[in-house]
Amino acid sequence: MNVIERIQEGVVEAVKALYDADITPDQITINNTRKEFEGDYTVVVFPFTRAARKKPEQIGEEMGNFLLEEVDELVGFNVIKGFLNLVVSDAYWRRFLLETATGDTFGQSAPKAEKVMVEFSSPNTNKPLHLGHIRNILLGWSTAQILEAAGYEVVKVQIVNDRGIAICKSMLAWEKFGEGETPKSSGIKSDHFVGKYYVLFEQKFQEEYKSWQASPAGLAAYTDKAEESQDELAFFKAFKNTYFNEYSALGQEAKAMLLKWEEGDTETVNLWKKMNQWVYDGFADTYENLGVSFDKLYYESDTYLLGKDIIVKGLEDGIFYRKEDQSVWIDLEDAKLDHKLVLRSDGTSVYMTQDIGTAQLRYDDYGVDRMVYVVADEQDYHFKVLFEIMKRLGAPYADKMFHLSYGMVDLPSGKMKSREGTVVDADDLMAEVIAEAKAMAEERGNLAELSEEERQAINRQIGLAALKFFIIKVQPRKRMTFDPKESVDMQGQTGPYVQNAYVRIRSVLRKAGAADTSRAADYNTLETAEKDLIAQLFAFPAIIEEAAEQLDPSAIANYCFDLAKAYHRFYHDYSILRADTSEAIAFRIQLSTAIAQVLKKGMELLGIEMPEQM
RNA sequence: GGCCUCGUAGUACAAUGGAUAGUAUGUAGGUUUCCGGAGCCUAAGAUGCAGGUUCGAUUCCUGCCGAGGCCA
Repeated sequence: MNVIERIQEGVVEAVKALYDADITPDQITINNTRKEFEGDYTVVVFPFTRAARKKPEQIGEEMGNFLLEEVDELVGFNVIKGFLNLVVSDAYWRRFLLETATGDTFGQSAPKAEKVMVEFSSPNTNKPLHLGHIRNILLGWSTAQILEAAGYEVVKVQIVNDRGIAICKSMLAWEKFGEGETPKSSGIKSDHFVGKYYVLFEQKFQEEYKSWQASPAGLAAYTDKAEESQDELAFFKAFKNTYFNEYSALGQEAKAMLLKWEEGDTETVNLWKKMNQWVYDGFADTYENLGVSFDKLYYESDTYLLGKDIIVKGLEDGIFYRKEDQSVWIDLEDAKLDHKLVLRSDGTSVYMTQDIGTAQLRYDDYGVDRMVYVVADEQDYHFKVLFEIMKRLGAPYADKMFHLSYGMVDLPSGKMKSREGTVVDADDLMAEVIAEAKAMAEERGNLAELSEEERQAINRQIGLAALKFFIIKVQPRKRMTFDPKESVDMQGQTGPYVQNAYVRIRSVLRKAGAADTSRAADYNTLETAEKDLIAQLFAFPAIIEEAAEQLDPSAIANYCFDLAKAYHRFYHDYSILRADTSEAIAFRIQLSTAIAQVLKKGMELLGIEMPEQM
């Protein structure tokens, strides 16, 4: 049992013994003592005034004396207003550092015997990955790592949206205008290659639409269908989808292709396979470069028909109802949601149908206890509805389905819009930050003695650290502004700053060589700065648990930064290898070792690698 | 129109209902004969507005204003 748990237990006992009242540990607020006061942990005693019928100051005194008596780790206390500041013994901190924090498994929780599925990335296959995907992927990956560290068994999956009208557009454009060009012959990365044809389709379609607008048919449509106040521009913008579906020759062709695909037409299916494979090859590079992987890929082409049988069964059980037009719905008004369509009148699926079926499929595949969906916040409502439906269907995991909802990424100039060409491409972005790291290293003259290959590896680690940290440090639910200039910053609250703390320690430890650290336990003049660092290390497991529970990797990022900052300051203020006594040297080596280990482990949870030098 | 999320220094981010709201960047200044200066130190600078609950509100509740989103 650690010191915080002992304090909690002690407070419960104190309230019982002193005031004859029962409280639970979670009713106790224990904070870190603010640095202007003496002490390590602070118990807020205001909440006990009711039970005790005494002034906060008096309760603090009484409780302080009780805890001092009962909790061995405590050596003193003081009371300021309603705050009981507790002083933990140096011996405890010393022991904690040497026996626990320096251990290999520090930060890894015991197994929780619960399996979690994390779904993330889940791209469409018609275009390459962009900045929005990067936020998704980083969140998903780090959440999965954090859940593992917290003791869960984790399965990382994505569902690839490999079918539908979008990929048919790319296919059609390639067939019509590609003249046999391939990624190889063009030298273009293969997912970008497919994206190029998607864009080409949109261009050709726009051209067709423009000329139709000027034609008699187009003008007639405007005259007949435009609303009164609508000018031509607004009308044709709003009319685009209708035009695609009902008038466009290209639209007809694309839709015909989708139909042929659905019928299993060999030629179409082969084309589809070929182009999707190009995309997968390209994605694989991007994922590898980002340092992420998946345990299982689900494909929409396999799952898009799932769920219908569940709907039919639910209809029999009265969970769903059928309207006169034969469409099937669910009434969720008593859950403060709406009526929701789950099967169209012609019997075809909607997204919800598919998601119901896919959830069940995953459960059948893995027997997971919980599911985490990493999906942007524009789908908040969708997931509320999905989870509510799963509850009513009696899915055993329904109470443990979570939507890790995150805000969209904006640019300083506003929203990313593919139509306006402001989308930041994932591959370009990574290349840019790595180039920036390289430029920075050259400017400093670092790494000159290394081989080209080693330098490249380090620049990659630094560049990606800057990018990843910049994105992960923001709480998921918040919309964030991505300033490309700031994302490559390497000073201040950044990934490279944390890496630098690690590199410093590694450098010191290399110089220390195989120094004898056996005397560390005899170091008995613990400085406040040292104690604070140990207390920060102490918090690591709890931070991980909290981040796992909240599905919030930003907590880890901020923790790592705070620890790195505290170490940088300590390093500046104190000598390590030139400390006054051999005990101090030994102790500080151990302290530095533990901090390096925690920084590495913490950043690893975010998918950020630590270089040995930079 | 209904519902959801978010409003904190110039900018970007923190703060399980707890003490004098933390950090970074930018700005101004300082810092290297010594373990790595991608560092360290100093200064100025913020809770959208109005109520409510509470011993205590950036945090919870209500209304308004603003940004974004979802559903027709």
